[in-house]
Amino acid sequence: MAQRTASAEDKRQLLLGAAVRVFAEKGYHAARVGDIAEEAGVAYGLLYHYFRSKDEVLETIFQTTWRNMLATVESIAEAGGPAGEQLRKVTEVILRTWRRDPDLVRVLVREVTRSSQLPRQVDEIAAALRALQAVIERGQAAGELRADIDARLASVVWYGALEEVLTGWVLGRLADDDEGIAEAEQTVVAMLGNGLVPR
Amino acid sequence: MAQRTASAEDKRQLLLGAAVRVFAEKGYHAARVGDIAEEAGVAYGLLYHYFRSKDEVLETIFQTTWRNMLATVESIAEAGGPAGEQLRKVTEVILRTWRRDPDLVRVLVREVTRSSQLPRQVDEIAAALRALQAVIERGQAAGELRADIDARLASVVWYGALEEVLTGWVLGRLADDDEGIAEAEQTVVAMLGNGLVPR
Amino acid sequence: MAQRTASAEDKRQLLLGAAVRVFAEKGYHAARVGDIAEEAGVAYGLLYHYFRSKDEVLETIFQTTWRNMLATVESIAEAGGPAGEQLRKVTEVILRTWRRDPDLVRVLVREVTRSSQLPRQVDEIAAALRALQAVIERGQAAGELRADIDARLASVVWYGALEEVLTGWVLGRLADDDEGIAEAEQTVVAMLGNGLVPR
Amino acid sequence: MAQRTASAEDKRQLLLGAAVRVFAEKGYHAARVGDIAEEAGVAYGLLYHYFRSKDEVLETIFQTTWRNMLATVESIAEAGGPAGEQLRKVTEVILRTWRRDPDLVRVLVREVTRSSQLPRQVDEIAAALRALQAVIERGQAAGELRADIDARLASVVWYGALEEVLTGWVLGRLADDDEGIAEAEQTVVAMLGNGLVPR
DNA sequence: AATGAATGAGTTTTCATTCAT
DNA sequence: TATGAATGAAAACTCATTCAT
Repeated sequence: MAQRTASAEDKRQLLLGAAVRVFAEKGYHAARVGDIAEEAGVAYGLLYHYFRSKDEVLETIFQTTWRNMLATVESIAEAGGPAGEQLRKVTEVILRTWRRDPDLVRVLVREVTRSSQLPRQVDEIAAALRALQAVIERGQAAGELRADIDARLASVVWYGALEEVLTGWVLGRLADDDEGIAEAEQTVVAMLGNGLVPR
Repeated sequence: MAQRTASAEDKRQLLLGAAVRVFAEKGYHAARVGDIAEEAGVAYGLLYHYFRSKDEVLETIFQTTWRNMLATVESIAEAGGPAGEQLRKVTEVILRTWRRDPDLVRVLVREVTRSSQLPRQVDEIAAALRALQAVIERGQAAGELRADIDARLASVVWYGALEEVLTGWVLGRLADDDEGIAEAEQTVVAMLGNGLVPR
Repeated sequence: MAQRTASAEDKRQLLLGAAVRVFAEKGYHAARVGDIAEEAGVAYGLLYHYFRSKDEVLETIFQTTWRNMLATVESIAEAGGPAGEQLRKVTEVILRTWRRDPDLVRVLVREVTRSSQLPRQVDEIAAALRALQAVIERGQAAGELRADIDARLASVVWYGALEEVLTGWVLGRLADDDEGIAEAEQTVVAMLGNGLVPR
Repeated sequence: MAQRTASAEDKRQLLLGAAVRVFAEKGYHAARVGDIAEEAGVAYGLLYHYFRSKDEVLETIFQTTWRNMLATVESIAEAGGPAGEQLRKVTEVILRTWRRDPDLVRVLVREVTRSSQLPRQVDEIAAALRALQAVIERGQAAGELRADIDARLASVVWYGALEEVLTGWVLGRLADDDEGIAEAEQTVVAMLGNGLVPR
C-alpha cells in the first residue's frame, strides 16, 4: 500500500511536470487538458483523478513553488548572519530558479495575475513577502539597515525587482547567460542595498 | 464632418472607458463584449465598428496608457534637471496613476501578462523602459549616478518595484491612502536611489 | 418592430415545433441540441437566443401544453351543463390530442417524470387537476355526482386513466384508430362516470 | 459453495437495496455508480461483478418488482372469489407498496418512462396488465362485471388510476397517511368498480 | 471476490464575430 | 451609424466501464 501511494504520488508529479512544460510553452489558457495528458503519456481523464480541475493543477504548481520559496527564505533567515548577506542569498536563490527550471519560471511569470486571483495563492505569496520583511526588520533592529524605511514596502520593492528581472529573462528583454545572471544578482543587491546614488 | 469625426471619437472613448471599468471588475477573460456594450449603453455590434476585436480593445487600452506613460517620462527627461529628481518625478507620476484611475491600474496589473503576449505591447513597454534607461544613463554620464551599474538592469529593477507597489495596492496588500501613497513614493526613491544600507 | 417581434416569435415556434418532433423521435435525453437546430434548419447557437437551455425548451413545451389544457378544461367548466357531460368533453379533448398532435403526446407521455421534477410544471399540472376537481365538486353539489367520493382523489383517478390510455397508444399497446379512440373515450366515461353517478 | 452462492446473492441484494435508495433520492440519471457502491459500502468496481451495467441495475429492480406484482395479481386471481373482490385486493396490494417501500415506489414512478424505453420492461408491465385483464374478463364471463366494456381498456384505466395515485403520493399531491391510503383504496374501487358493475 | 486506477466517449454551452437590415 | 439575430468553433468535464492486481 505504501507502494501504491508512492506510485500515485509519482503519477501526480508526472502530471504536474507535464503541466509545467505545457503551460510554459502555450500558456495556461491555450493549453488544453489533453495536451497535459499527452505530454504525460496518460489519458486526460486521469488528470481528474488527481486534480479537481485544470485550475487546480496550476494552483498546485503555484502553491508548491511558493511553499518551497518560503521554506528557502525562512531557512536563510534562520541561518542568521548579516541582513545584507541574507538578502543577497535570497536574491541569488530566487534568480537562479531561472537556470534551474526555466519552464517553471515562465509559468510563474506569465500566470502571476491568474494566481493572484486565487485567494489561496495570495496567502502563499504574502507569507514569502512577510519572511522577506522579517529579514529586513531584523536588519533594521540590528542597525545594519536603514530604519527610516518601512520594512513591508521594502520587501515589496525588493520582490518586484526580482520578479521584473525574471520577466526580462522570460521575455528575452535581458541577457540570461551566466554572466547576465551574475550581473543581475549584483545589480539588484547593489541598487537595493546600497542605492543608485554614489556615496 | 469634423463633428462626425469628433462624435465617432467620443464613442470610441465611451467604449474604451466602459471596457476599462468592465475589465477591472470581472477581468478581461470573464468580461463579455456584451458587458462592455451594456456598460457603454450601446448595442454590442457597434463595438466592431470601432475595434477589430475584443482583443484590440484591451490592446488599445494598453497602447494608449503606455504611450502616455512614455510621453510623460520623455517630457520629464527633456525637462532636464538632476537625474535623481527626474527619477523621483517618474516614480510619482506612475504611482499616482492609482489615485487618478484605479480601474485602469487594475486592468494594467491584472492583464500584464496578457499584454506581454501581444507583440505590439512589448514595444510600448520596451520604449518606456528605454526612456527610463536613458534618464539613468544621462545621470551616469553626468556623474550623478553610479556608473558601475548597468542602466538597462537598473531601469528594469526600478520598473519592477513600481509595478509591484501598484500590485500591492490592487490586491489590498499595501495601504493606499494618501499617506500610504506618499510613503511608497519616498520609499521607492530612497531605496533605489540611495540604497537600503545606511551611509 | 412588430414585424421583428413577430418574426422572433415565429422562430421560437419553429424551434419548439422542431424540438417536439425530435424529442418524440429520440426522447429528450438522446436528442442533441444540434438535432433540434438541424430539424429547424438553423444553427444550434440560435436556440440559445430563444431559450436558456435545452431543459428550458422541454419546460416550455410542457408549460404551453398544460396552459392550453387548463384553459380548455376551464372553458368547458364555464360553459356549464351537466357535470357528466363536462367530464365527457374533457376526456374527449384530452384523448383527441393524440390524433391532433401525436408527437406532442409522445413527448408528454415519455417525459412526464422529467416534468414533475421541475417545480414550475407541478403547478401547471396541479392547476389542471384542480380544474377537473372543481367540475366534480360542482357536480357533487348539484347532486349529479356521488358526494361520498373525495373530489380531489376522483380527479387524480380520472387523470391517471387518461394518461394511461395515451401511454397505451404511445407504446402501441392499445389500438389507436378512430374506432379505438372512440371506444377509449366511451370506456373511460362509462367506467369512471357511471361509478360516480349515485344509484 | 452453497454458502458462497448465498453470500453472493446477499451482495446482489445489498447493491440492489442501495440502488433503490440512491435512485429514489437523486433519480436514476443523477445517481452515479459510485454513489450506489458507497451506499452499499463496497468499491464501485464490484457492482460490475453482479450487474452488466448501471442500466441493468435499474432493469433488475423493475423486473423483480413487476415479477412480484404479477405473481401477486395472479395468486389473487387464482384464489378465486368475486371479481370485484379480486380487483379490490389488487388495488390494495399495489397501493400498499407505498407504505411498505416508498423508495421503491419513488423509483418506479420517477423512472416509468425510462423503463418503457426498455423492451423487456414493457413485457413485464404488459403481463401484469394481462393478468388484470383476465380477472376482469372472468368477472364479465361470470356476469359480475359489465360485458359491454373492453376488458383490456378497463385494465389500462384501472392501472392508470393506481399509478396516478402513487404519483400523487410521491409528489406530495395527495395525503399519504393511513387514512389517506385507505380512502384512496376505497375511492379507486368505488369509482372503477361501481362503474363496471351492471345496473 | 474485491479494489480503484485508468480510459475516453460524448455534449452542452458560451461568446466572439459577422452581417442583413 | 446602429442594431441584434444568426453563426459555429472550441474545450472542460463527467462518469460508466474495463482491467490489472
